[in-house]
Amino acid sequence: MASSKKSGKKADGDKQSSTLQECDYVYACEWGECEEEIGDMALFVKHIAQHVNEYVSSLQSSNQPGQTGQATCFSCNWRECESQILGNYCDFNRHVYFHAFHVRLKCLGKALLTSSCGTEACSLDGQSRNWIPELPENLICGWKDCELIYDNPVFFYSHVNQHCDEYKEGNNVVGGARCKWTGCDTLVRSKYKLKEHIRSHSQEKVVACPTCGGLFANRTKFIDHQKRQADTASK
DNA sequence: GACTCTGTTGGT
DNA sequence: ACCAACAGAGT
Repeated sequence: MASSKKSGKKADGDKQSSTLQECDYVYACEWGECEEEIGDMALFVKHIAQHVNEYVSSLQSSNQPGQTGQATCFSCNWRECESQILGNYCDFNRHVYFHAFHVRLKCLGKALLTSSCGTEACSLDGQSRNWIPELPENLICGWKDCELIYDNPVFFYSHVNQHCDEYKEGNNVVGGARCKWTGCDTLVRSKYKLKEHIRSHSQEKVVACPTCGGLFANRTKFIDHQKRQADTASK
C-alpha cells in the first residue's frame, strides 16, 4: 500500500491545521506593504498564501509564456528579506511559509523574554531579523514508510511529532521508544525523549530571537544567546 | 503524564 | 570556545 515513489506523497496541509494549538500571539504579516495582524496560525498561513498566489499570477501574466518546467526566479517580498529563490513554485512556497513559521517562533521568543523580565536581551541590530536560514531541499518526513512531503514547516514539524504518538505515554515506556527515521535506530526511554531526538533529523527549531531572528532548537540555547549577545555588546 | 531544565560528553 | 545530542532530574 505504501507508495514507493521516490518523490514521496504530497501532504494535504489543511488537514494538519487542526492539530496546531492556538495561543495568545498575534502574527504580523510583513509581505510588501501589508500590515495585517492575525491571531490564528492556520488563518495566518492562508493569508500569506493569498499574497503568494497574487504574486505568482502577476509573474505569469507579465512573463513570457511556455516556460513551464523550467526554474523561475522568484523574489520574496517579505520585508527585510528580499531573497531571490531560483526554483519552482514549491520551492518558493516553502521559503515564504518559513517566514510564517519564523514569525511564530519570534512571538514565542518575545513572550519568553517578557515573562522573564530582568534578564539581559540580545542587542544585535534587527538587520537580519527576517533572514531565513538554508532550508533542506524538501520537507520530507523520513519516518519509515511515510515519506510525506510538505511545503509548510508549520505543518511538517507538527506531522513529524505525531509519529512519536505511536508509543505509549509515560516517562519509562516498556521496551523504550525507537526512532524509525531512515538510517536511525536510536532507542530512548519515552516518546517525549523521542520528540526531542527527532528534532535532530527534522532540524526543527522551537524558538527564535525576536531581535535578530536567530533560530534555536531549545530554550536553553535561546537564553544563552540572549546573555551572550547582551554580554558582548556591553564589553 | 507531559514536558522543561541542567549537566555531561564528544566532536569541530 | 562553541555547539549538538543526550541522560537524568526537576516541575
